[in-house]
Amino acid sequence: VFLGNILLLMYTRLGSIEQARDVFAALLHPNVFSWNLLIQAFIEHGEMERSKNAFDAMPGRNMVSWNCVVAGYAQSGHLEDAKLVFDGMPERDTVTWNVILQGYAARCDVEGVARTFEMMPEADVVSWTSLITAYAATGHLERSKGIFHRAAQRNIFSYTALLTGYAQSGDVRAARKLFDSMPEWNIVSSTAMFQAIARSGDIDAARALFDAMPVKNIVSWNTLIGCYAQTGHTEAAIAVFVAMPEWDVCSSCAILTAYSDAGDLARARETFASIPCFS
RNA sequence: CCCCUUAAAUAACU
Repeated sequence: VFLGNILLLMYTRLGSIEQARDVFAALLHPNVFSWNLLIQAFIEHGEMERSKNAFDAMPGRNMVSWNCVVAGYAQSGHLEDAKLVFDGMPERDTVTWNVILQGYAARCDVEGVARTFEMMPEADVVSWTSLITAYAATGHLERSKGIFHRAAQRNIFSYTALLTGYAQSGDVRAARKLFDSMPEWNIVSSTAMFQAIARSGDIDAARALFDAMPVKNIVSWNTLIGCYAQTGHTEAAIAVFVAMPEWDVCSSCAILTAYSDAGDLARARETFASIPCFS
């Protein structure tokens, strides 16, 4: 069952939902983890109804099962349904509450996030980060900053959330200061930082930070393209596009804007044609 | 503490 569950997770992430369901069906004695994986698999493929059916059919649900269903509704914009399930739960944990926080955040309802936060029996670092993000994303930077400093716990996620807020408001100095005060860095925080630097106009300093990053992923590469494309450095953007190890839709869209800014319709067409899901 | 659930970074469209 243990290995079957790992297989189930693999099919959910990499394969189709029907394959995942087949793996589940082949399990002799599915345990609560198997059921939860199935519920989650349906949710990740946008099949909320089937997810709920599985949930209703499963024996011995645990906290995670309930939280999956609440999250499924909250993340798909059905916050009212999420709350109905929430109200019907025998008990709730901090994750349950955090899921509701995210439901409001997804609607950009900062008030809802704040109200829910106040109602929580106890907040953890995820709750605090959600609150920081919600205020930062809606332009309430001062509040976001205040909460960041008042937070009982903070980690690299919280730092990055506020950092992104500074980046979006164009306050590179504050972003830099925060970045330098962070206990640790990772791809996400460094990407947020070099983008902030680029937006302030110092593209070379941004590039230097990118080059200094020990690990890069497709998002950091795409971000770099965007930095060049949005500052009129079309050739540099193209060079990055060519040099990067893999592409996704974001890479292509970013490079398309670079070409169109340069008025290079021919090469834009060429790129467009090479995007599988567009042509 | 564990195989499952929640928080941070990128493009375009609208």
